[in-house]
Amino acid sequence: MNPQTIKVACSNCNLRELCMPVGMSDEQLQRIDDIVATRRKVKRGGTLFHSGEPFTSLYAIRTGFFKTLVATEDGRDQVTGFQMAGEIIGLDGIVNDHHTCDAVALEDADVCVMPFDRIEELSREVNALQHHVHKIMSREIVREHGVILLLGSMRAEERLAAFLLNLVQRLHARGFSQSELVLRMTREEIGSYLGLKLETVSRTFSKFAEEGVMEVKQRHVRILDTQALQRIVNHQQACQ
Amino acid sequence: MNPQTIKVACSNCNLRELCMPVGMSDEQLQRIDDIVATRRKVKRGGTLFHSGEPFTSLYAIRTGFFKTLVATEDGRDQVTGFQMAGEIIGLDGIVNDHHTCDAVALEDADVCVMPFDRIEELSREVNALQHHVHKIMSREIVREHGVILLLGSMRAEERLAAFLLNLVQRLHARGFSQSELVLRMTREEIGSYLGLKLETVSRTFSKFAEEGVMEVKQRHVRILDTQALQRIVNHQQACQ
DNA sequence: CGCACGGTTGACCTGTATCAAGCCGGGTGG
DNA sequence: CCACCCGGCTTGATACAGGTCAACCGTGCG
Repeated sequence: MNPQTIKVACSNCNLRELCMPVGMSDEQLQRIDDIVATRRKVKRGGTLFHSGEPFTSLYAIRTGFFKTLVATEDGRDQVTGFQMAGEIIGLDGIVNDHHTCDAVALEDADVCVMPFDRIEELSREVNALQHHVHKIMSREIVREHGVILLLGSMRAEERLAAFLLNLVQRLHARGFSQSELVLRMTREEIGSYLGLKLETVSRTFSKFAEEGVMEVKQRHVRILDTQALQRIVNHQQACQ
Repeated sequence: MNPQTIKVACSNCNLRELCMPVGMSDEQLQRIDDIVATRRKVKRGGTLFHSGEPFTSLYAIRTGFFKTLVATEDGRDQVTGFQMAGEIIGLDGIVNDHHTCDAVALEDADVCVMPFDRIEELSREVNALQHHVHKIMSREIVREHGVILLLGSMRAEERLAAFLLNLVQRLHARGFSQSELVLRMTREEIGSYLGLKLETVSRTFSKFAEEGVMEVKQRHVRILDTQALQRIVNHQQACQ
């Protein structure tokens, strides 16, 4: 059976509570199923969409791991986020009908393609869906506030600690360990996200390991002292 | 006549093209008018909403100038944006039904209060409004991408140059000069927004003035060479 | 097996923070 | 109307976090 033609159903998707509203009637769920037009596979290193491409759809990540990045004319780029299963990407495209960032798969990925005009159409009729779309967009705004806070006011150790706590918390919500994780991205990508150079990221990992806060072996990280990480983020030393 | 009881009408508001969708029928415009429940005045230094307060409404700025800021438990705070007439604030509150940042007036302000449940209700019926709400939220996401890029990858001069160009461009869209502006915020607030200390902001202003790129006299700024500012943002020197 | 990419570590440099002193200008009270 | 005061701004001297450059290592893929 061709995977492109599989009828996808949100109603029996195990990620439903992550990307769809809860507490809907069967009839409403049925209609939500119709939003997902197709699925799309993206290989590691491939892009789901490029900056400048016309915007048509939002994407719900079923499996895999993405980074989104914005670029300037002069060739700089900046990772704006890492996205995992159950998260929605593509919201940046709505305002001008084209995407303003790239979404690149950091591991083989599978996404649900949800044409945005269908979403708008259906959310006029299903209040829960309408509100859900608003919440997803608002959540993204609040997430970015957090990134801005991190980039604007935290030091290297605080940034990396906050990043790791956030990652592990999101992984935990998906049934993974609270203390162990495998990074899907390079030191350079972490650095870009955190506004640091890769050497600084590497040194900071080493420092955390030296202090016994975590074990680090390339991309395998085991957090030994979550409390300590929390204290680092909360910047215990006097900051007037 | 009590200003609280003035019937506000978007349909004859001179900011309409900034905050409301264009190309609507008279009947639709009429209904949009009903969204604006009341107006609210906020004195300089006063807050429109606080972090933690229940979310009920979005606010369209009629006059005045705001900053929004997020704070951490440990007392740090970070300005996440400056908002002027025609812009919408409060979107952060949708996701968890309470606000996650403070909105503080930097000058006496007047805002339209738009209860969000009314917005949702009406945007189920008026497609143009529905799409407009989506665009406003998407625009905010894209704006924040820009801030993240700035904070993550630019140096002090580039940040300040980008900030000034952005401000002057938004003011120009509102009929003000392309080259002259009066800053509504302190050096410290600019610094917080740009992830810099106030001394660095001040020094960078002085440097721009020395180089003849602009005249700076306290909060009065006259841009003499927009091209030069653009070049600074575009980071002309080799960056590998 | 070997190459190439990602990661680590060291030495040194620089941009921005920090600390400190003084200035400017607008608002208030005598 | 002037003097004073205070918040905001500027400027200088110095400190330091993180960037830069460079060498080397490790490991996983072809």
